[in-house]
Amino acid sequence: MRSYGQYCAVARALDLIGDRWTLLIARELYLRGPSRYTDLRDGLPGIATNLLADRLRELEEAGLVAREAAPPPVAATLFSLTERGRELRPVLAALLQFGKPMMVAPPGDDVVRSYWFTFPAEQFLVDHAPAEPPVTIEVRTGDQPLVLETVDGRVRARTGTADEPDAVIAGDPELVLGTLTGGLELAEAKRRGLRYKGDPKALRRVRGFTPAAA
Amino acid sequence: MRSYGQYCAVARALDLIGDRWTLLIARELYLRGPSRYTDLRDGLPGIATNLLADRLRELEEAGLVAREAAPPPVAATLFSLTERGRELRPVLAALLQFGKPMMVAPPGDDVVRSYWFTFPAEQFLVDHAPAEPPVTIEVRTGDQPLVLETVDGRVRARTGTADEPDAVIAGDPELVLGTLTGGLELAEAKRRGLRYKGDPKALRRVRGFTPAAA
DNA sequence: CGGCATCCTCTTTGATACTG
DNA sequence: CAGTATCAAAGAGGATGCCG
Repeated sequence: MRSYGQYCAVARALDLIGDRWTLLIARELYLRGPSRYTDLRDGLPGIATNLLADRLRELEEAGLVAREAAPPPVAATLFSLTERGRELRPVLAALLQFGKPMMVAPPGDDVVRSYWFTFPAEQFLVDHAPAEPPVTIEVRTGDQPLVLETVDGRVRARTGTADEPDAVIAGDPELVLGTLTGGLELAEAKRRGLRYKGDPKALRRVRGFTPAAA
Repeated sequence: MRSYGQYCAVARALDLIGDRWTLLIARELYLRGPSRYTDLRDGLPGIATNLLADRLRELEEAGLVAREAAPPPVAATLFSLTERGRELRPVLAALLQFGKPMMVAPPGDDVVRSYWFTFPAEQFLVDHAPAEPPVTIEVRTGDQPLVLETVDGRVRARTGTADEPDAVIAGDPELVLGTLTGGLELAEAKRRGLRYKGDPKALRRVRGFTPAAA
C-alpha cells in the first residue's frame, strides 16, 4: 500500500493494515491460530489467490505474521500471528463492536463461517453467575456446530459439539446472534424460527446486554 | 467499496469504513469537529479532490456523516460526524494504540499537523495528581502550538496558546511525543535537541506510562 | 494436494484541469 | 468554496498454469 505520508499514529497504522483484505487475514489468523494457505483462502471467500500471497508476504515483512514449516507429518507451511500481530486484537474488537448493529440484517448472499461467531461470543457474552456450576450451550448455525462454555466468569467459544449441553440453540445466524447478544427476545426469536432446547436459564446466564441492535 | 460478502461484524464494518482514506476522514472530523471541504482537504494532504467528494457522499449515505449549510455569515457547507459516526472513536483509538510504536521513527518526509497530537495526548496522558491545582503545558512542535490542561483527572488538549503555562515543551515532533508519552526520558530528549522550560513537575504530572516505544 | 506465479481484464486511485 | 471532468497509472479480481 502506498503510504499516507502523515506523521500520525492512526495513519501509520493504516499504512500497515489499511489494505483491502489485510485485517480479515488477521481475523482468520487470530480466530484459527496457525493456518495453512488453503485454509486461509477458505475463510476468505472471494480473495484472489495471488493477493493472499502478496498480503501474507507484506504482513511477514511488517513483522505481523510468521511463516513456519509445519513438522514433517503435516508437510505444510503454517502462517501465524507474531506477538506484534496479536496486538491487532483491539483493532479487531473495535471493528467488531462497530459492526455489531449491522448484523441484524440477515446474511442474504453473504458467506457464513461458524467460527467467525466465536469472536463476538467471547467479546459480548459474560457469565452472570460465575459462582454456580459451569454451563455449556451448543450452537447450531452456519456450517458447523459451536460450543459455548462458562469458564471463571468468562465465556469460551470453540467449534465442536458438547456431550451433554445444558441447552442447544439453533436457527438462522441472525436469530442466534440476536438472541445471544441480547438484541432479540427469546420468544420473539422463536416466533421467527429459532429453536431452543434445554434450560432457559443457561441462555440467561451468558446473554449479552445490548437492548437494541444485536 | 465492494462488499466482502461475509456475515461477520468485522467484515461488515470494513465494508463501510475499510476504503482508503475513509478512516482518516473520520479522524479529521473527529478531531476538528464540523469542517469545511477545503479544511478537510488540508488535513488530508495527498487526497484527490474527487475522492474526498466521493468518500463524503458515501459516508453521508451510510449515515456516518452529516452535511449542513453553515449559518449565513459563514456561507459554507459543514461536514460533521453523526452520532453513529462518533461510534468510530474506539476504532480510531485502537488504531492509535497500534500505531503508537511506529511514531518513534521521525516524520522524515511525512506531513505533520499539530492538532493530530491532541488525540494521543488525550488518550495516553493522565493527570497523576488530580487533587492538586491544575497545570498547563504549552507544546510547540509541528505547524501550530498546542495546550495541554489538566481537567478533573484527565488531560485536555487543544490548539492555541496559554497565558502563563507551567511549562513549555518544544522541539521535533518525535522528541515531544516520546517525552510526553513516556517512551523517552527528558534528559535523553534534551540531549537530542528537545527544549523544556518551566516546572519539570508539570511534565511528570501528566506523563504517560509506556516504558518502551513511544 | 499446497503454495504460489502469470496473464488478462476491470475497477479504483491519483493528478490535474476546469466550473457554478 | 465546493466540488465535477478527464485520463493515466496502480491495484483488485478471476482464470489458469506450474512445481515440489
